Amino acid sequence: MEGNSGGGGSGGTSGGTDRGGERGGNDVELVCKTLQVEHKLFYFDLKENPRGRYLKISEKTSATRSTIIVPSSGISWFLDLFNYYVNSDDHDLFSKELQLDTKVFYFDIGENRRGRFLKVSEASVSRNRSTIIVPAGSTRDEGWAAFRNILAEINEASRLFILPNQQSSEPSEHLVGLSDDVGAGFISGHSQPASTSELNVDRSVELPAQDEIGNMGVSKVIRADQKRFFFDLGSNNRGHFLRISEVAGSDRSSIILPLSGLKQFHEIVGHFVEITKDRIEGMTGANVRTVDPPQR
DNA sequence: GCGGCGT
Repeated sequence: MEGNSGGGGSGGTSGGTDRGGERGGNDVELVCKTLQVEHKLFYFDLKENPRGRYLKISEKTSATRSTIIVPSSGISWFLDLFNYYVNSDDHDLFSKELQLDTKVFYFDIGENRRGRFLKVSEASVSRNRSTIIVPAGSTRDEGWAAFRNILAEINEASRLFILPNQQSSEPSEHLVGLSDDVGAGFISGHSQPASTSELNVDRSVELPAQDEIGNMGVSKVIRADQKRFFFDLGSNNRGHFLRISEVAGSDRSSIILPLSGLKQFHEIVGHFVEITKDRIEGMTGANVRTVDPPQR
């Protein structure tokens, strides 16, 4: 039906002994999966080394092999993007860009007589762009859906692997550079209706544990001129964040700030407060009040 | 039994 997935074992499914100076030869394989879509074979290898964790996705055809490397912080973004392409109506699909660390991943839809496909290419400085192409499949985008399912499994597994590593008897060579900076975001490739711009930061459907607003913390609201700004703490499967919503009339837009960025955000705001001091004196926070968080 | 990408 929709492609086989297997090979979760430890036996070197994809080549096994990489002798020679292969990059990542010493990296630990945490998860290893394969997916067949039409006549292509995709390898998913979640690997870890002292610098952190990454997902290697290879596309193998009879004569071709190409690989992209996704930093671990990007796996859930990939999952979200594949959900987007699976769930959206056929011709509402936009190109997307995903910036992660120093890399940019481009997602583009294409179509030819073989059918529709999603081209995912990785661009990084001083390396050739590499691309994989995922067939949509004939019915219900089952190729993309199968790909999405693998990503979901790996995303889940990646989370579970953190604890086993730490309980292990090995004296922690663990996750030194694993900075799961959530500071990545989608950028619409093509222009998109402004009203749906919030879609870029919202997750797609059916991800687990969408406990949007925890009962953690207190919401606050600021009135400034005709606008109101809401500050809400929330969390999702990627961690905790501060949502700042601007409401003016019936328009609302939000930014989602991962808590990892909050301190710098605060410093920068403080900077601007400092340099505009003389202009905002006397406008103290008289109209700032605390409100209860939305109940759910 | 595919074949897209890009130079």
